[in-house]
Parts: sequence; C-alpha cells; structure tokens
Amino acid sequence: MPNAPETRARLLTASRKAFAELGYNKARVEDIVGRAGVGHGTFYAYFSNKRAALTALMNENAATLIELAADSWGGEEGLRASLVSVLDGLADLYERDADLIGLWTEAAMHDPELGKVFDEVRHQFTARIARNIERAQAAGLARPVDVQTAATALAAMAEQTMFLRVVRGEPLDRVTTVRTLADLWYHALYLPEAERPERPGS
Amino acid sequence: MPNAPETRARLLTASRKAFAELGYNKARVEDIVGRAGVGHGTFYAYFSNKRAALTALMNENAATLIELAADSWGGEEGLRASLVSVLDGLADLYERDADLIGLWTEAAMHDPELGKVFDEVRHQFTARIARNIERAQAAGLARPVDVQTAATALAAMAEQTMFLRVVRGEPLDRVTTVRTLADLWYHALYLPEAERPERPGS
Amino acid sequence: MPNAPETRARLLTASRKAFAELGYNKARVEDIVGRAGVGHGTFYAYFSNKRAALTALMNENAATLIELAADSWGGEEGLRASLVSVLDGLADLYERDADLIGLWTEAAMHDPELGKVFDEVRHQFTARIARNIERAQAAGLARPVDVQTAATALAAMAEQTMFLRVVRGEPLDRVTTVRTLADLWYHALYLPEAERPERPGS
Amino acid sequence: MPNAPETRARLLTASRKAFAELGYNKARVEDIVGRAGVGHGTFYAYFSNKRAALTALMNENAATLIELAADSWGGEEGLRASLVSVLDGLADLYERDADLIGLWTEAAMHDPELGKVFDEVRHQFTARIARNIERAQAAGLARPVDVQTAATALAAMAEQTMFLRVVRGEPLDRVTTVRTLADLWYHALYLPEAERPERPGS
DNA sequence: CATGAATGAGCCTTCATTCAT
DNA sequence: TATGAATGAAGGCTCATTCAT
Repeated sequence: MPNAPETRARLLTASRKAFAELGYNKARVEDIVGRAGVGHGTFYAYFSNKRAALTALMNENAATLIELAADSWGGEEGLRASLVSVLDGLADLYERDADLIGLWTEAAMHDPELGKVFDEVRHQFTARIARNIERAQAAGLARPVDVQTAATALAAMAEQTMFLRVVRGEPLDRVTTVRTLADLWYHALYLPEAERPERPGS
Repeated sequence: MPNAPETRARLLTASRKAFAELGYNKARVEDIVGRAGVGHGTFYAYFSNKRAALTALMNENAATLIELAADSWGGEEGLRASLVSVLDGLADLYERDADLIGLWTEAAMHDPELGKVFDEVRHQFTARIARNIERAQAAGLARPVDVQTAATALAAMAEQTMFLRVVRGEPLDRVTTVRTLADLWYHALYLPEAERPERPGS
Repeated sequence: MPNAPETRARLLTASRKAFAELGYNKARVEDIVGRAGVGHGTFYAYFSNKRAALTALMNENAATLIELAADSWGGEEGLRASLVSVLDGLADLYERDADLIGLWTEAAMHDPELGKVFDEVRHQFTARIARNIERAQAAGLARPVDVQTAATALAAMAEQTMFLRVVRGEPLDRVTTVRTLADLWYHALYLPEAERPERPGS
Repeated sequence: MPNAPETRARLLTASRKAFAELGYNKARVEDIVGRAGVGHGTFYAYFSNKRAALTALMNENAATLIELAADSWGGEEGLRASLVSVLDGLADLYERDADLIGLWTEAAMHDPELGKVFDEVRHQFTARIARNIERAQAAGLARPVDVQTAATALAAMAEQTMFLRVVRGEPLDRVTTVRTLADLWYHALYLPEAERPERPGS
C-alpha cells in the first residue's frame, strides 16, 4: 500500500488513455505503465490487477457525474432556457470526456458491478428529469405521459445523440444539436399555451 | 473452404450464442465449436479466424436490419398509428436480437470495419426518418426543425430506450414504452391541428 | 491399393514440385493434391503418409542416379576427354534435376533412411572414380594419393560446384565450369608426362 | 526486451543444441527453454519468434566464419605448408561447428534471408582463395585457370569433403583428409618446378 | 517504494490424417 | 476409386502477474 497519490493519478490517467485508445481488452498493462512512465511492477503496487484499474477509473469518474446530475437544473429560469442549459452542460461533458463515455459501454458489459454503477449514474439523471416532469405535470404545464418512461426516453435521446456526435463522429453541429434537442424535448413534453388549464385565481 | 451450408449455419448460430453469453473476447473458439457440436478444426474451414465469425454474424444481421429499415413506414395509416407500428417493429427487433445488440456496441467501438457497418445501419434508419420529416414539413404538418439532427435524435431516443430495456434491463413495460415513445415523438415533431396552415382550397 | 499408375505418377510429380518449391516441411499435402489435380483423400490411397511420398520420390530417383553412375566413364577415350564427358553428364543431370538435388540435402537430414540412400548414390559415383584412380595408379599415370579420400574429394568438388551453380545460383558459366573442373581434376591427379615412369617395352 | 546477456546466451546455446539434435522444424520452443532452464515466456522476451533465434544463431556463426576467412592464409610459409594450415583450420572449424553446418544447409535452402548470409560467408572464403590464385598466377607459379571458377571449385572441394566427414559420417581419417586435400589442391593449381618460367635476372 | 526479468497458463491456429458417401 | 468435409493433437505466441533486487 504505497502512498504516492501522484503516481496513482498518473496510472489512472494512463489507464484512461490506454483503455480509451485500445479498448479494455487490447490495452496491455505495459501500455498503461508505458504511458505513465513507471515500471511494470509499480502498477501492481497501486492496483491489484488490470480490472481494478478500470473499476477505480470508472468509479471515481462516476462520482463526478453524479455530482453533475445533482447540480443541473439548478436555476429556475423558464423551461426552455433551463433545458438548453442542461443540454449544454451535457454537451460540455461529452466533449470533454468523450473517451470515458466510450469506455462506459465497454466497462458495463465487462463487469456487472460497473454495469450497476453505469446504471446508477443514468438513474440519477433520469430521476432528476422525472422530478421535473412531475412538477410540470402538477402545474398543468406538461402532458400526462408516463413519467418514468418519458424521463428514460428523453435522457436516452440526449445522451445517445451526444454519444453519436462525439464518439461515433456523427457530423452534427453542436449548437444546432443542443437547440434541436431542447426544441424536441420541449414540444414532446409541454402543452402549448392554448391548451393549458386556466390557473385558478388568474 | 468446404461447402456445407448447414455446418456453416450451425457455426454461426453457435458463435452468436457464445459471443452473446461470454462476450466476444472471453468466448474461445472452443466455446463455439462446443456449442456447434463440431470439431475444432472445422471452425477454421469456414472462417479464417474468430473475428471473421463475428464479422459474418454482424454483416448478416446488418443486412436484415437494413431490409427492415426499408420496409418500415410502409403503411398509409395516420401519423400516430404509423409511428406506433414502426416502434412496435423496432421493439420486436430488439427483443429478438437483444444478444446481438449488445455485441454491436462492443464490436463497433474498437473495430473500424464493424464500426462502419454499424454506422451504415443507423444511417439507413435515420435517412428513412429524415425523409418522413421532410415530407411532413412540406405538407405543413411538422415544425421547422433541422431535419438531420431531429432524425438522428429521434432514432437515438427510440433505439437507446429499447437498448436500455432489453440489454441493461431497465424495467419498462413494452406497451407503455412503445406508446410513450410514439407520443413523445409525435408531439416533438408535429404541429397541433390548430396551428396547421390552412390548406388552399379548403 | 489402387491401380492407377497415372494418378500415382501425377502425385509424385506434384510432390516433387511442392517439396522443391516449398521445402518438405512447408509443403502441405494440400499443396501436393492441388498441383496433382486430385482430391485430398486420393493422396492417402497411394501413399500411407506425407513422408512416404518423399521416400518414394527419392528412392525412385536414386535408382536413376545409380544407373547413371554406372554408365559414366563408359568409353575409353583419353583421360581428359573422359573427364570432360563425365562432368558434362553431371552438369546435364544437375541442370535437369536441380530441384531434386536440392531436396536430397533436406531429405537426408529428415529421414536417416533417405540419408542412407543419399550416401549410397554418392558412394556409387565415388567408387567409380576410385576404380579409375586405382587403374591409373597401376598404370603409373596417377600420383600415389589415398584413393578413397581423393575419390571422395574430387566427387565432392564436382558435385558441390554444380550444386552451387544450379541451386544457389552461383554465376558460373557452364562450359567454363566443366572445363575448369576437368582441368583441376586432371592436374590434381595425374602425373605430368615427364615424370611418368617409362613403360617397359617402349 | 529485457537486458540479461546471460539469459540470452543460455537461450542461444540451448537453441543450438535443440536445433542440432532435433532439426529446426522438429525442435519446439519448449525443447529450447527446457534446455535453457528458463520459462516459456522468457524465450519471447529475447527473440520475437523461433525463427529469430535461428537467425541470431546463424548470424553470430557467420560473423565468426568471416573473421576466420580473413585470418587464414596469414602466414608466409611455402605454398603447401600454407594450404595444410588453412585446411587444418577448416577441419577444426567443421569439427567444432558440425552441428551448425548441418543446420546451415537446411536453413539456406528455404529461407532467402539466411541463404544470403550463407552465400556471403562462402563468398568471403572464395574471394580469399581467388586472391591467392591471382597472386600465384602473377608470380608465374599457378596455371592459367579461370580464377573465380577454380576458387569456387576448390573451396567446394574442401568444404564438402569436410561436410561429408563430420555431418554424413564418411569414414575419412582427419590427417589423411587434410593432407590429401592439400596435395590435390596444390597439384591442381600450381606448376611443377620444371615448367615455371625463368625469373628475369636469374 | 520502484523496477523489470521471469513465469506459465491459456488461446488461437495449422495441417496431417480419417472416413462416410 | 475418388472425394472433401471433418477431426483433434500439437505447437507458437501473448500477457497478466509475481518477486528478487
């Protein structure tokens, strides 16, 4: 149990690079220690085995993601502005961490435990969305869709579109993507002004 | 390369099972031939190596998917009914090929050749959707969204939601999922009756 | 035990080609049957295994070689003329059967039994040479060298030079080679006129 | 590629033994590492594959041989004594490296790269001999034979005779062989005293 | 703490040989 | 007789992991 956080950090960064570039399977421990600039044996001083590095990498990243999910939708601006801001944050995230995003799919299939973490992160986002839909429905602003399904579907739309853009290289302009997603999302969910029930007391 | 279509078919089926159960990497050729009930060498009489079996599997599946993409949206029902029918077909597809769907993402990630096939299939579906949006826009039925982006996003929503349901085990009821997706899709895209431009001559 | 000498001959010819081109080890049975234009199983109807084909090939060829050895030196022309004629025959042989010549070395190292055949052929030639040297010595025409060693060495010189020429591609002109070999051989062995003992009765 | 010269040396020695005893093809990597007393993977830390070990072995041997070729004929004794000394050195060489000599022919036959090295070594020896013949001709001591052909033939005689003795087990006494080869070589090439041109000024 | 030489289980792949048709 | 699909033993090679220094 060594105590050199810097070395550990270098190994994690190197793991991230190696896994992202080569895939978890093709990436050899040598690819990692090579990028980290440390000896072969050093890796095993910080991680019990190759999978442990993946697990650590993903778990530490998941914490950040979950935090992000909690922070989003913070403001209480109008619905559309709020949507744009959330999707913009998501776009930032995907552009910055495109490599990790790609890894999640792979990691989730390799290790059921990481699959759970992966699902957990998604559920945080989905739950957040679901809460907003419920609130909007209660206020008579949103149509009466099944909340869980709709939240899952809308999160899926946003995440997968970002994924296709940054990971699979789909030629979608960022601004247009964010605006279009917000637009589709908004109209998918919310009532046109005309159909909104009259507020009591207005 | 011997010519015994039955043996080849058995090997493909066995490959699919083995890959699905164990993942492409963990599945050994022995796992395949074991399931196929043939000898070890027979595998290499039909496929030059393990990857070739995966490629063959994916290409066959891709052909089916592309065919399906061409068939969908065939009917001349109303918009909503049409959407439901398309999404229902997609749900069937994902339920039938759940195992392959998981493989696709794993395969596309680090195999450029399979990645291309993967993208090609998606593009077929997306193009189909885009054409429908354009037609609806021309008829004054759909809002003026960016066609490519919207088509990509809606396809992403449908596919990813199905994926979460069958691969990641998200507890979404099939009927509700199809209905909700159709509902969201419809409202995301189409104008409410009231706002549609008056038809000339009506 | 099939009875189709033609097929057997085709297989032997094909074996010769395949073994010579690829070497005994790299040549697969498929390479042989491919060249022979017969089915895979047919090979085993004529030869019990791959090595048997090599053995048969070399043995049948050895018979021809041994015959050739017996025929050479047939005439009773002058010494030099006789030498040139023998070496010319050897040159013909090596040019015609360059591929087989190359095979002998390989075959001899692979199969002790073929090694014996290989040695046997060489011994025939060597014995023939030895007899001529003895005769010449008895006639007072040749110097008193050790007959066995000299015969071996001169045979080695001729054979290896031919080998280097046709197998290893040494750029030696054929006419010059034959003439030079005859010349070296002659002077190596025979007394200059001046030193020959006077013949009794002359 | 680790750096432990001792291990590498042990692997080379073991390779030589294994190749010599079993032949290059029959020798398994396990036969090598077994003899070397190291693990299976260690072999691949020093050689990229089995063939690389053969190549390294041959190249080292070739370097030694070329050095020897340069050293021979160094003395300034008489012609015959010089020849005996050279042939004695060759006999030493063949006795010491009998195992490798057998390998060379096998290796050169179907491996163009090793064939080149093989030819290169031979050319060094031949060139050395050719230079001596030329010098002797210039001094009026040698007969006017074609230099290249004669050098090739005499080298072939010596080498192949040694080969037959140590590899094919031809029952030739070493001393007699060296003496006879020297004798044949000398008389094949050099003029009897009587026929040498008179030196100007003598 | 760090290193990198050594290890060996494990997997892919080849190809001589068999045998049902 | 001829065929070629099927077989499986055998061996080359990789790479995660260990451990002496």
